[in-house]
Formats: sequence, C-alpha cells, structure tokens
Amino acid sequence: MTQKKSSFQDIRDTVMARIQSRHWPPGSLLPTEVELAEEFGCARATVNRALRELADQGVVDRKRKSGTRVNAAPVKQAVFEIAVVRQSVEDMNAAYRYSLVKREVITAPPWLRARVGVKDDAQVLHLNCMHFADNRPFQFEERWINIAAVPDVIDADLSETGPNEWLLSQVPFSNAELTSTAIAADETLSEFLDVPQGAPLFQMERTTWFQGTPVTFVRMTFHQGYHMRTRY
Amino acid sequence: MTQKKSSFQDIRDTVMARIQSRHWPPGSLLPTEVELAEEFGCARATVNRALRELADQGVVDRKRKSGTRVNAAPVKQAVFEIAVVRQSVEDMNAAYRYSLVKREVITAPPWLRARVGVKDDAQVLHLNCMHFADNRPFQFEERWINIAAVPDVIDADLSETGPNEWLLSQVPFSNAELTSTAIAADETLSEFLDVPQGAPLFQMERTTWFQGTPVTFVRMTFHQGYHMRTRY
DNA sequence: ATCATCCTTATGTCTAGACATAATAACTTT
DNA sequence: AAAGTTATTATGTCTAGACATAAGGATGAT
Repeated sequence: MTQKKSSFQDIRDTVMARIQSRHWPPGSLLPTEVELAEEFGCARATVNRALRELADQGVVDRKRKSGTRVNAAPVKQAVFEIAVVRQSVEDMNAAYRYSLVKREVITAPPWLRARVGVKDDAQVLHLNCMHFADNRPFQFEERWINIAAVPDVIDADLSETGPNEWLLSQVPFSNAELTSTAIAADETLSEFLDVPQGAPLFQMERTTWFQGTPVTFVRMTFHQGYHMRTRY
Repeated sequence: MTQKKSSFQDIRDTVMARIQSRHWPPGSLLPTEVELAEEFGCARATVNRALRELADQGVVDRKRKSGTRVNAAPVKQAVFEIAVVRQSVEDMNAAYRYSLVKREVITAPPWLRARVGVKDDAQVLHLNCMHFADNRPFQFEERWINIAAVPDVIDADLSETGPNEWLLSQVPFSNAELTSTAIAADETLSEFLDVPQGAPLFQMERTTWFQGTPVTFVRMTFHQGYHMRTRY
C-alpha cells in the first residue's frame, strides 16, 4: 500500500497513532525499516529518522538485528525547565525585586565539602539572597560558590543581579544534581519568608558542576503555597 | 584543515567543546554547515545531524538563512523519570508493600470537574492507597479515575497491584501535568504516614490525559523527609 | 551437550546530490 | 521614506545507495 505521505513527521505520527490504537500493542515487533519505507513510499533513511525519534522519546526500543519493539514499560520522563527566578516571577506578571542579604568569604564547611567534593581548604563565597514578587517574599536563596572554579566571582557585583544569573552568564553549560523536599520553616526562614515557624515550605537544592569541578551549591526555599509545575 | 574524524558524534562533541571553551562564545555565530563539513571532511548531512542534536539540547539556536548561533541563555531543562512507586522503593533496596485502603464509585465532585475537565455527571472511581517501604509508610495515594475513559477499571483487581501500574498497562502513552508542593499533614495524612499533624510533607499531583480525554487525577503525599532527586 | 565459528539480518551511519523553505538583504516602485 | 518585489542564503528534508556493526541463528567441532 504505497501511500504518498512522505515526511518523517507524518511517519512518526502515523506509527505513534498505530501504537496508541494498539494496532501494534506494547511488546510487539514493528515491521522493518525497509518494509515501512515500502509502505510509506519513501527512503529507508526517512523511516529511520521517524523511528529514531520515537526511540528517543522512549516509545519504542530498537536493537540491531532484533528490530523495533513497542516499549511495554515506557520510561515516563518529564522535562521541566530550570527557570531563573526572575523569569518565573515575571511570567506571573509580578514585579521582580532582588536583594543581597549577606556576603562572606569562608573556608568550605565540612558538610559542604562532603556534598560537592571540594578540597579541605577551599575558599567559598557564601551568599544569602531574597527574591520578591510584587514585594512579597518569593524565594530565599542560600548559596555557596567555589571560588577556585570561578575566580571572577570575587569582583562580581551581586547587589543588582542575582548570583544565579551571573553564574549562568559565566558558566552557561553545566551539569547539576537537583533535589526537592518539604521542610518546616525555622526561625531564619520564618523571618525572611514571613511565615510562622514550622510552616511547610518547598525547598530545592542544586549542586552544579562544570567539566567535572564543582561550581556552586544552592538551597532555594520558596514562599508558602508555592507549586512547581511541569508538563509532559 | 581537513581532519579524518567523521562521525556525527565526534563533530557534536568537538563543537560542544569549542562552545564550552568559549572559542565560540555565547551569542556568536557558528560556521555554516558547508564550512564545517569541509573542515571535518564529511558530508553536510553529518554536520546537520550533529548540530541538530545540539539544538535539541538547547545549546544552539538554528534559523534558516541566519545560521547557527550559540544560545546565550540556554534553556536549562531537567529530565526526571516518572518512576512507578514500586520501582523507586525497590531501587532503595527496600521491600515494597501495597495496600488498597478505600474504593468507591462516585460522581465527580465540582473541584475535580474543574481540575480535569470531565462532564457534570461523570462517574469516577475514587481510591485511597498506601505504599510501604520495609513496612514503613512511603506514600499515601489518593486517586480519581475517569470511568468513561477506562471502563475496564471497574472490573480491575486493584487489591494486589496499585492503580498506577494497572493504568500504565492500559494507557501506556499519555500526557500529564504535574505539580509539586509542600503541605502540612492533616489528620488523615498524619495517621496514614505516621507523622505529627502539621508535619511538612512533599506532595505531588498529576493529571493525566490520553488523546485529549482526562484519565486520572492523583495526589501523592510522601513520608516526611522524602527527597525527589534528578540530574541533568 | 557445550562451545566456538560463520552467516544472516535489522539497525546505525555516511555520502553526494537534490529540492524545499524561511528569513534576510537588495532592489524597485510608489 | 515607505512599501512591495525579487534574489540570495543557510538550514530542513529527502533519496538511493553503500558499508559498518551488533546480535540472533545455524553450523560444525569438541
């Protein structure tokens, strides 16, 4: 059945539709690229691209010689954007304000050394910052920056723009590990975020590396009632 | 400088290295595909694939006629796997146990209708479940399933396997919206998760659609101290 | 039966060339 | 100067064919 639709997107969507409709149920084997190319009346490379995208999405599994199989237990994965605070505040149509609360150079404390893996005597820049949305507390940020990794940070003016934005401009491509949890507001957080002590708060921690060396560790605590949103 | 390295992966990695080393700084324009193909001694299609992958990663922006530009503000995105509860428990080397607490068929309450968009008189299956790790509370799950979307759910045996796993086998490919937040334990949660009332708890809510129709809404509350982890 | 070896096969990648398309630049007309 | 038209250009996609490679299957030796 040689159809005239040719583009790899059509093929990708058609194949996806057949999988969703259980024409090709989970676990089943798809026709070979050559057979599909025949059916769709196109070159094998076109089918290859279509199936490769589905494989990247985790919809199918592909193995040489074995063929292409509908993934029975698709690895559901969500992609969420690591938004800069300013962005997410402005996206809510709120006025963003930033304030540097504290700035000091210290030797990395043991817990930090264990966490990010810097040398015993490593000097770090320790910062406390507040981010506001429409003058209401939005996020309290506590950050440690490995001075050895970004020496320029010593001279950076962090009173106007947050350290996150400064770091992004300096070290745009990095790896990170991220954890989220719920914590109870301690005295400090209660003051900065204007909530009762013990209030449940959403907290994210992120460790960032650039080419293997740790750059920064940040603990971000959000105002009460904050929801992190993502789609997939 | 016609090199002998040819594979698109080599090219992708080389280009990435040049971007990281600021040989091509953020905002700058890369050579055209033809020029790069010359430099690397390969076909343009090979360069195209390399650059396309970098564009997919958000490292570069590509526009017809304009060319390929290093992304100044790369959209940082984290990918986290939507693990089935059983998986994440077993990944911790803990014994997984599941228990169905409550099961009832009800008419969708107004807040749920507003949330997921089902008809006024839609019948939904309402479930409460507990997930344990080594016999300690791990997650309390409250779920509503749109019966019209998956009629078979009425006859499904959900006493042994959780509704999540059952649904995954029935509706493997779906879209979802996901939010995370911190809440204080109310009376019910305090009992089920064995924490004091008011304890800060990590909560995720997920709405799932299949081909446009809402399938299920689930509210998952984790034990105290739970960390959601992800890397990028 | 067990193991090593060769053959077959489906995917993985590359090439050279072609046409399509979006967006800028250059030119023309008003 | 403003607006509309045309050329140019870099990416986007496709093709037909080629060789590479992983892995399953068959074969044969132990």
